[in-house]
Formats: sequence, C-alpha cells, structure tokens
Amino acid sequence: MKVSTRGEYGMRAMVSLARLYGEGPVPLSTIATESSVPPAYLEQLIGQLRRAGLVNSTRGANGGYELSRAPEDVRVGEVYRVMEGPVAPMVCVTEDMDPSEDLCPMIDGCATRLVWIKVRDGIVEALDSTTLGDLVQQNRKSDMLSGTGVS
Amino acid sequence: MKVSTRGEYGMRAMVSLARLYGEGPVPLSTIATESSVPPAYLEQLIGQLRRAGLVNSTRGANGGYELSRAPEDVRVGEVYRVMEGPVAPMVCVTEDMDPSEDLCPMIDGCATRLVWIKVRDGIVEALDSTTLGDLVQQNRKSDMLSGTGVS
DNA sequence: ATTATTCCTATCTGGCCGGTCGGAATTACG
DNA sequence: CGTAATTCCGACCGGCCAGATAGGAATAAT
Repeated sequence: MKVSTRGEYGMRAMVSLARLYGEGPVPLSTIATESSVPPAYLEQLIGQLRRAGLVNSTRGANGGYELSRAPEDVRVGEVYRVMEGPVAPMVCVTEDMDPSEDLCPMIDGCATRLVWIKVRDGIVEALDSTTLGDLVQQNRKSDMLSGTGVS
Repeated sequence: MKVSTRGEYGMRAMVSLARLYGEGPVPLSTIATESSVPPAYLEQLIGQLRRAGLVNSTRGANGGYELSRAPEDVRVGEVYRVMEGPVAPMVCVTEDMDPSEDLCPMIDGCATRLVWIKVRDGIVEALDSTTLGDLVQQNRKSDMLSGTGVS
C-alpha cells in the first residue's frame, strides 16, 4: 500500500509553494528544481492542482503558480485527494461511498471490512489534522536544530 | 493507495480459518470457496502465511490448513505484513527502517516526510489494535442483527 | 493402488504508473 | 510591434508488476 509518485510529487510541490507563499507567482521550473520533480511531469500534476482550485496560475512572462490560500488553511488531505482520489485502502471502503452499494463478493458479509474502515479512518485523521503551514514550520524548526538555517 | 489483492485475499482467508478454528485442518478448496478467492491463487498466498508461521498445514488426504494460534492472539497487522510487507505509505518511512539511511532526493530535508510518518502510524495503529478474534466476533454480531444468524 | 490433498516454481498477460514530447495560447518587456 | 518567458493541452509510450494460471511432484489416508 504505497502512495504513488503523483501524491508524493504533488505534496512536495505544494510544500515548495507554501514556502514561497506571498512572493508572487513562482514559475514551474523553480518549483520543479526545489521539489526535485521532472518539470514535464510536474506540469501535468500541477494542472490538476490548479483545476481543483488549490493553486492559481498566471500565464505569460513572469507568470507562474501560487497557493490560492494561505498554507495554514490548506489541509494536506486536500492535496492528497486531488492527486490520489478519495482515501480508500480498499474499494469497498472508499470515502465518498454511496452506503447502499455493497459490491463485496462475500457470502455473508465481509468481516475484514471492519479493519479497512479503521485503516481508512486512521489515514484520514493523519491527513486532515495537518496543514501545509504545519509542514513548513516543522521543517524550518528541524533546519535550525541541524544548523542548516545558519549561514 | 490501495491494499493489493494479496492483502485482501490473505485477510479473508485468515478470517475464514479463524471461523473454523478448532475443527481440525481445513482443505484449501473450502477456504477458497468461503473467502471467494481463486483456489490456485490462494494456494500461493497461503504458502506465504504458512512460511511465516501463521498457519499450520497437514499434508495428504484429510489434510488442510489451520491457524497456528487462537484467533484472539493474531493481530491483523501480522497478517497484513506477511502479505504486503512492512507498513510504508512511502519508501522513506518504512516500518523496519534503518534510521541512518535517508534516500530522500530533496535538498534540505523533506517536509512532507512528517505527513507520511503520521499516515504510517495511523495505519499501524489500526492494524495492530485488532485481532482476527475481534473480526469474527463483530461479524457474528451483525449477522444476528440482520437476521442471517437465525434459521 | 487410488484418491485427496499440500507443495513448488515457471509462465503469462493486461493495465497503468510514470514519464516525454510538441506545439498552441498568453502575457511582459524593450 | 516582435521576441522571450511562460502556462496550457493532449497525445503518446515503454516497462514493470499485480494477479493470476498451469503442471507436476511429494505426502498421507483408506
């Protein structure tokens, strides 16, 4: 059960944008470098984030991307869902589920479903209790400790 | 981020075995039917579970498989790990990690790592706080309520 | 013997992840 | 203006691996 590179890269890109929040549009090339994502691929991913309304874009020279909201107002769960779809360790426990549909092939109900629901809820909790703001802040703190922040 | 069919099927098979615990060896064909898993495939999977020591096997006619421990003593996390490997939503946060190795390509440490660790811990908690015993018990209870248990 | 079963390992196949490419549209700037 | 910097869009594609299947050898009951 791994997060795909879409999720990984998307998250990294958003953190980069969070770090540069308030300094105007950041060109794709910069984000790509800063987040170590192949530019051509990132373009695809960031398009998704834009369509989802998480980032704004400015076209033309001096254009680029920026967060549409302050980092503290963006839950990482939002980013995750845009990139990876609804949280669902298993098809039968997807977040946005119609309660009526039960496509489990099991004879008398599936006992394992209970576990997957717990797992899903664990993931959701982890994702929705953190914001991009938390991430950059935490990271800066650890930079300080390791001395990287002092030059 | 989905659990593969190995995890799904493996868990189902183990629940079947948990239900039949104490009634002697259960042939593969039975488990396959009961858990709706292709027999040939299940054979492969249950082999893993056996090698991991979670099930015992008896060969020859009247042979089959059975749990090596009581259902209440088997955490679903154990089953999960046998089928899916260490819990790791992301390579850089795998459970059985050597703390020294850090293969993150990021320049100044990866801020996103914090999320993935939280996610991982959420999953681990969900998996390790439940036993096979819990599952069959819970399921029987819901059977009662829906009337399936009454004949 | 014959039958029921586990055990082993080789092989196959489709889907999709992860990525590239080319070019069109848009805007700043001198 | 024209040119350079940028976003935007959709088509393409190769490789890997999940998800099986197949066949046969070993083992044990009857």
